[in-house]
Amino acid sequence: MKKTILTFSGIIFGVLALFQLSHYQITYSHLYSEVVVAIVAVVFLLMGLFIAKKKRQTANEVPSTIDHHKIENLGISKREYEILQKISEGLSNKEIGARLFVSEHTVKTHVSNLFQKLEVKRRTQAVQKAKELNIIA
Amino acid sequence: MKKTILTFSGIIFGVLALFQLSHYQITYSHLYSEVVVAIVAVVFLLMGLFIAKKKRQTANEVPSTIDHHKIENLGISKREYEILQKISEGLSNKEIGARLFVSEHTVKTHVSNLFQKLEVKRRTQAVQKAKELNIIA
DNA sequence: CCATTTTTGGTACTTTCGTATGAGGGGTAA
DNA sequence: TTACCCCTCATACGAAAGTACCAAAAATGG
Repeated sequence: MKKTILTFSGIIFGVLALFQLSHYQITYSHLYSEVVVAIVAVVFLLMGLFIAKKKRQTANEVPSTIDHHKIENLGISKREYEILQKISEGLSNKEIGARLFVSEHTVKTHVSNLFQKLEVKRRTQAVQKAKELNIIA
Repeated sequence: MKKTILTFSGIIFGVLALFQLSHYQITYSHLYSEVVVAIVAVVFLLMGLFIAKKKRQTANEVPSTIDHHKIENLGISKREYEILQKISEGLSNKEIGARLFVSEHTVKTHVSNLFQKLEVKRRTQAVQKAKELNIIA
């Protein structure tokens, strides 16, 4: 919050300075009028982008930031997480095994452990829950 | 695509006109220099907001508007679509049958037909593809 | 080095999924 | 009325998925 106030104070100050500058430049010398306009344009373009970004971050919600903390919380290991991702891509156990260079048996073991940690019974449920928990995209 | 090109052409044209205007105003009359700067500022601020919005819509994703047209296009029937939704909720065929008051056999038939239309082999793939196609939330 | 966790792999079994095929009833448009 | 699609249900089979239980390398943390 403090950061936001400081940022916006800085922006307002900068904008006022810019206006003063443009006023001075345009009134007392005609040399760089296009430059002033260009600077104003760029600054306000960036401000528009910045404000839009801020608004999206605060108002809407963070669109799919993976919650690594929650993954740890659930005790999901690296390998299990990899497999979770493959499951969400719609791969079969056999295909996952082939991609990760392990046997289908191994994949099944991981999947079974994963389901216990996610408290689900099926891979479709696992995908749904994982997305709910923001642990996969 | 055509729309995007037209829009951006319009924007570029507008910007060029604005620059010409500012040049004329500032060079040949000193009356409205602040006004010109202000206009430029506002226009570019709006442009920044617009571009940010566009970027979010294209890059990130449209915030989940279901494409009913595409559902028809694929020839997916009402019942099949209902079942697709249940699948995405992680339900088994038996559970889907219970919820829709039909036998598991019927569900299987629908599921099989659905997979052909979606060109997938597994329910996890179906969910993934359906979300890609924006036909489910 | 020891304890623990992770990763790997297996057997055996049950359940669920998916396909093929057929079949009957209902609605709709040509 | 016929042709066509949708929904329903069924049998049968093969293919995945999932569970239980076990075991042994390999990595990790003290």
